[in-house]
Amino acid sequence: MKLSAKGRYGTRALLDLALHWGEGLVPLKDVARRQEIPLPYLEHLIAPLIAAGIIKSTRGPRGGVSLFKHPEEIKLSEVIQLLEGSIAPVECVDNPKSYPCSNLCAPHDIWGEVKKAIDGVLESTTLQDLVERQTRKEATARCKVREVVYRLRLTK
Amino acid sequence: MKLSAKGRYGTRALLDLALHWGEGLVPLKDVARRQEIPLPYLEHLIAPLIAAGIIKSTRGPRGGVSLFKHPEEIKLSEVIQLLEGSIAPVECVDNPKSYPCSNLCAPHDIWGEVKKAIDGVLESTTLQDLVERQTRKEATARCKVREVVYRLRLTK
DNA sequence: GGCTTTGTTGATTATTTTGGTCAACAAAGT
DNA sequence: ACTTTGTTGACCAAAATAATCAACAAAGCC
Repeated sequence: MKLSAKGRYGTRALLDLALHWGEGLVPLKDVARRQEIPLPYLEHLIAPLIAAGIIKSTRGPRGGVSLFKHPEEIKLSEVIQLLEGSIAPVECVDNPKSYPCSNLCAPHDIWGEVKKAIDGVLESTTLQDLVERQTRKEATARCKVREVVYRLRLTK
Repeated sequence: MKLSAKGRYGTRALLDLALHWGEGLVPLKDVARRQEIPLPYLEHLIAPLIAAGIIKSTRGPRGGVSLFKHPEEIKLSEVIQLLEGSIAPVECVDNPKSYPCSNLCAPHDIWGEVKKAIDGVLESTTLQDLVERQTRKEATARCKVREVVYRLRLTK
């Protein structure tokens, strides 16, 4: 039940773009460096995101990528679906028609509930939520650093 | 985010044992045949379940395995944990201490919520629930078969 | 006591998936 | 023309997965 590198890298990359929302085009190279993602791998990662109209891109000097929609309009469920495919724990939950088990086996139902539970979280989370959470986290992190620095000065 | 064969096979095998609860020892061979699991694979599958005291086993003729506890006392969360390890979508959710990201990256929090959502379902589902769901499903399936047979007779 | 049946364990294998690279190409500036 | 950037497809190595084989251990049966 682990997310693959696509899912992890992909969300980080999109969060990076969301944090730079409104600043025009961001070179992929920069995203790769900041998020510590191999550039050639990132290039492949985002292909489905571009195809789905989540990201727009321009080539050439001063080119790069940026979000095509406001971070608020991009749900994590959509993103993960594009990056990882369905989040259903088993195949048969996605197309029950082609699996006879769906009518007969009880576990099938549970995996369906698990899928719904996951979807509940991802469907209600947007890139904007990530941005806000991120800035909050960084603020408190900086706070802690200041605190430590302050104490160091006192002991000095 | 897919379950591996261990998880799928394992829950099916346990449901099979739960359906035979109170009937003494069941040969692994029978479970393997009914659930269409390669016998040597099943043998390895259940090792952690035996170690955890969910299943008891006896060798020799008339030997086999059976649940060690009442199906009602066996939660799916426990089972999946043993079969698949943690259901957390990313490593860092399990031991945040050893991952610096947990303090800094927003996605981390979301994966934590996803884990909690999955856990909510699995924690509240026992083998007994599966048994009841299974018998209900089989009853309605039989019902449908009868209905079809009845119609066939009418048209004949 | 030997033999058969069943579960236990560990090593080994084939296949698939994953994560990543390389190289050729396409477009957009300068 | 040339450089910079994104796009595409082929390719590769390593890891995980699914499964098998073989040796062994215990429990019952004759």
